[in-house]
Amino acid sequence: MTPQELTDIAVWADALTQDELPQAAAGVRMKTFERGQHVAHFSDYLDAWHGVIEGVLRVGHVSDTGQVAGVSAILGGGWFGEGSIIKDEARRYDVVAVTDAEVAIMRGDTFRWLFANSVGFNRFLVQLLNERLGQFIAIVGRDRTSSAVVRLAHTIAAMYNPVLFPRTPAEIEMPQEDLGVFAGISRQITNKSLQILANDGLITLIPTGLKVLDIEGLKDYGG
DNA sequence: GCATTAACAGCCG
DNA sequence: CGGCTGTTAATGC
Repeated sequence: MTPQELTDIAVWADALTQDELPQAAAGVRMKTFERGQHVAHFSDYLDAWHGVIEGVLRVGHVSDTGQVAGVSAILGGGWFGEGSIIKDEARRYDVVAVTDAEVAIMRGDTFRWLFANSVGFNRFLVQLLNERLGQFIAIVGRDRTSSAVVRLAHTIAAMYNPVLFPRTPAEIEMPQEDLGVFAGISRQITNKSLQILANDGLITLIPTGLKVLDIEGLKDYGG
């Protein structure tokens, strides 16, 4: 793709020099996935770095009983998969499109070239990893004690982390069942909790999704 | 009480 | 029909 196209879809493109930008852009292409399609399978050897341009992906792994565990969402502007490239190993998770999604794919050698040469790119990676770590620590801290509504509110708020997902739209298209998986609660309680949050004026419900009205309110919900 | 699963009817493409 | 939504009943921690 062209440097301009890359700048339009990736915030980290701004951190590259004039020399680096065309190199990066040349190694990135777009691909669309339909709801339910796998972007990456567990144990796949995928030599690529992925960015979500539109839609929602779910990363996690599936147990033998079909239960999904250890999941997190990736949405607008979120990039992932650098661990497998840097460590040169197979994927440790399944990545599935929860909604129809548009995904940018960077070739592994392009990633490694930026990793070896671009100061700005590495700064972005450090910031990305740091933010992701903070998000997981926050989950561990609140998971045991909090109620379903609070968990759901924080789960939704986390989808608007400006570093991890700088382009998440106000309206998120996502079935309540998948939202429940991200929050770690059942579909029925997800439905009830969504109605409570809507009653509080933090969100409104739309067909197959929700519209966020008050991100700060969700973040601070329940304490 | 609160959450989970199972099962239901209603809605919509 | 098939997927999503909203609700209720039965059960468990």
